[in-house]
Amino acid sequence: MITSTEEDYIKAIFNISQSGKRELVGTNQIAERMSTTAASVTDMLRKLNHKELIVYEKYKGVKLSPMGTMQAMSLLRKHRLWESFLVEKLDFAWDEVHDIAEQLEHIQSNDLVNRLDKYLGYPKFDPHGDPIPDAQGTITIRNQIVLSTMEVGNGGLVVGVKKHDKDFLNHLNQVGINIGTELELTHKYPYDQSIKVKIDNSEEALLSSEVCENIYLKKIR
Amino acid sequence: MITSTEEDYIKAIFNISQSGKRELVGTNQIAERMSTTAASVTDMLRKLNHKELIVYEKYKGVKLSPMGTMQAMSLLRKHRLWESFLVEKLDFAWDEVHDIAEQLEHIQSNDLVNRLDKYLGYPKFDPHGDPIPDAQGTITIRNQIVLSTMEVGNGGLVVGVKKHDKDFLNHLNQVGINIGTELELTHKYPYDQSIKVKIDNSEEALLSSEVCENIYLKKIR
DNA sequence: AAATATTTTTAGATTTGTCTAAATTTATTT
DNA sequence: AAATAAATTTAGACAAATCTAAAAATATTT
Repeated sequence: MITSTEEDYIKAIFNISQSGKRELVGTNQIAERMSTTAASVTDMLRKLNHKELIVYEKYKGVKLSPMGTMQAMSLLRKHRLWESFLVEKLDFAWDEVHDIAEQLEHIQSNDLVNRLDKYLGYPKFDPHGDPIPDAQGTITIRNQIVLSTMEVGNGGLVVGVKKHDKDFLNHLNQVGINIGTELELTHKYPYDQSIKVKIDNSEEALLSSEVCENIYLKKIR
Repeated sequence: MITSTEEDYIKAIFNISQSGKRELVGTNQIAERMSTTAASVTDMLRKLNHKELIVYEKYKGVKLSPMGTMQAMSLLRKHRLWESFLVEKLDFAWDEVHDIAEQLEHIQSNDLVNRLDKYLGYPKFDPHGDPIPDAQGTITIRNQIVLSTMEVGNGGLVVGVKKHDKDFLNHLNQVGINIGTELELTHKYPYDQSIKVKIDNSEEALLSSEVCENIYLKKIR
């Protein structure tokens, strides 16, 4: 059996691994993400290593084992299906669901997850545009580009966001950007990498580079 | 904050209190229900007493404080709403949902519970016929009698069951009894208190006293 | 009412996950 | 390459929840 705390560590390692460039994840990185101390992380790494969920060498760093990766996929699947449920069925906003899904993902029952999946119509992406692993752990890859790398004159549909915190999502709500919103890049300001976009073919808005680096688009022109 | 384990104890005390006759609940009773030792229970009772969730006197027994009762109601509400969700929306059978609801009831979010309630259409009873407390903790009382106390010639609709374990519910499935089933008492065998019933005005079945004592009916004749 | 049985509590240990402070190893400067 | 800085691990302690075995309180028999 894997405890709820162990699951949290597995997820943290997976997430850091995804976002970072290096293969191995450091103790301090995990400590920071989990809001705990490096000493606690070391203790847990020894435990996870013993359970063969990670590959761990003292002082070198850590990565998920195949079994650990499977666990991470299962958690991701549960988290994203629950987020979809909360938004689609219970009318939560996309910036309100993270903390609740964080709890729901620890519920143990494969039957439950698979029935939820069916009930939602086997969605491929969650409310933030992140791919949902299927029952086999397979993820659908989407052709997407980061808004900050797009050329002036081109446009696309918002399909996802890189950051998930309330403040960022709330800001997008205020500007009028959501999953499915159409954006056309009308201007680039080289000075601070901010850009001007036309939203859904009507109003224009100025977006900081901070914002542009965290929006995924599917190009349409 | 109240921990998930504390919640389990609160629920156990509430349930024993409901089913039993005495006002005060004993340490051993709790230990048995929670599948733990009396020593562990004593430790926890001291803790719950300190948090003023129970009224506790050494060696005398224990009962819920007003705050503890509120907590129990909140847990009951969550448990029964989740059971309703699992059966109504995810097509689980009524004998499969208990263990999953046991986990789901610990999810912390009032907003979630209330939205779930709304999504389900503010149900008053769960799939086992148990009343669901509303957001204020109020319970709808239903006019029901236990099958074993009914007179020959009378009939009614099954509105609930006293026991919730898989084996009992499974047996009812096999006999063809469910919530909403119509039963007419055609015979009583004084020897062992078993009875004969006509199910939905067609086949007859013989029910043991064990079974009759755990079925609630709404009388229709 | 004394003896016995039952229930409940205490004492002391264990496990899980955490912490601080100190020691060790690895990385970076100079 | 030696010195300094940063990252990581160890040592030892703590809180929560549990356990077994023994002691104390209450209930029941005789």
